[in-house]
Amino acid sequence: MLQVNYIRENKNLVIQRLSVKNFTDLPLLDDILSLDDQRKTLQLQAETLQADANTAAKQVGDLMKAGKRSEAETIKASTTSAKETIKNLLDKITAIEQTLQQKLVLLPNLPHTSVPKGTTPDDNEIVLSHGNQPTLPQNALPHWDLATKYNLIDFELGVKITGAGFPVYKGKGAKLQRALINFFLTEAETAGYQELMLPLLVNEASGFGTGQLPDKEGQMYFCTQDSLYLIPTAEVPITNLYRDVIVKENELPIKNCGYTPCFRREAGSYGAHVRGLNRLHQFDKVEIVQITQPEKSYQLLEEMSLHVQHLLQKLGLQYRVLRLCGGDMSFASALTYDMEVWSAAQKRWLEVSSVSNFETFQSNRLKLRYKANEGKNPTSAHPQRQRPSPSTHRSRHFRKQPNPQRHKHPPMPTPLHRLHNHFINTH
RNA sequence: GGAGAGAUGUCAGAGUGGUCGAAUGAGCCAGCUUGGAAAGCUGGUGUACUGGCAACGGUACCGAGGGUUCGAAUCCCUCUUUCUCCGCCA
Repeated sequence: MLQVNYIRENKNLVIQRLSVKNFTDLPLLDDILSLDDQRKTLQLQAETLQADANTAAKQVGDLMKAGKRSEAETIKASTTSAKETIKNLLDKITAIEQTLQQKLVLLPNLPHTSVPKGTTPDDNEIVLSHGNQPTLPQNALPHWDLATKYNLIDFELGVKITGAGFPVYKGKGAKLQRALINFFLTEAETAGYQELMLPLLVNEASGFGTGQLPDKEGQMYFCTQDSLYLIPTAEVPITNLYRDVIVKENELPIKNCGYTPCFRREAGSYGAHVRGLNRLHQFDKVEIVQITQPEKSYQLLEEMSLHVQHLLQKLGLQYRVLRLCGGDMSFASALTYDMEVWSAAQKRWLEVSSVSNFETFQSNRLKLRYKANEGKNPTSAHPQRQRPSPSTHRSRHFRKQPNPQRHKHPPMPTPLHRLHNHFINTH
């Protein structure tokens, strides 16, 4: 979610950046700004009235104490009408805020300046290629045939007990799956990530927190009796751990990883590209997530990309890295690298991993912020040491000083950058 | 599933419907002190929105949401959650 004030102060930049994502609904931006203006005006009115009412209420108390009952009654009577006005104003404000919020979440994240303009996967930029394409013998089989031939995966059994898209892994197939999960987790641990085992069902608030709700409600499995959603990715529980949290700067970067099965309804998917393991309703994924300061996030994104590449190399896979174009990247991402492996049998590139920087987009929505370490390094004359970069943060953070007689900047919570990556390890 | 007791700031923990954004203590930060430290002393120490060039203000927040009242951390209702006991069960 973008911040209204950022939009207001950088309107042209926002328009220009959004165009890279082929977003052109400019009236929406004006709507948002105008709604925010209305909100401010009404809020000021309401708060002024409330301030008066508070003063009056105090006077009543004082007068009652002093025994001046009739004067107190007079003031009482006068406040009653103001109360009604305030309530109306507050109701209006709430309605406007809801509308504003609904419109705000329609705006995608601003793409990074390095993101190429484009509309289809063909416009993605190949950053690098590694290794040579394997050549297979004439009689080579695609994985769905191999899986059957060697009794690794039984798709029909999955259909029997659940439905299509729920494969049963057997024997060495199950063992391979377990080994890959273990391999990814171990590597992540070596790279400094804390391993988490997470709930596979989440509540509605979490769904909103990471943006699956309300838009992608139809893509998630839902348990009606308890109003819980099956997670479509570990990103949901891992990220929501930090909903409404203010972390201390010395805790950064936060590095978490976790394996979970993922559940996706994949409504609308069909055809050859869903064959075998290519598109499942339940699949396994190891996710790594970092939360860090804005000025460090892009460096860490590169590190995460290298981490993934290292894994692919260890597995002896030939791969390429793509920088996704504006049209192909996700709504919330500012920059996404996709890692693709060539499937010789299917004769196409398959996405096996993806690394994204969300900048403050999700942090804003989650209300995830951090607080600078005050006084840890008092000799530092440059408070930008751990400050947000000006490009993503408003200078007003610096202006607000509740304690001006001291010459240090007070710690201000700041939205955090969140990065994540996932491995679809079933290919 | 039933019964009871809780939920207050970073933590612990007070809080007769008005003087409560909230005592006190601890922690943390800064200053004084010291050769340096500890101790001691002094001061500071939440978040969001908002007015103002600023100085400095306003509003809201005591698990969440409603209600009563001129006025709610305090009274009422609903929900969430924690603990204790009982029941049931893999």
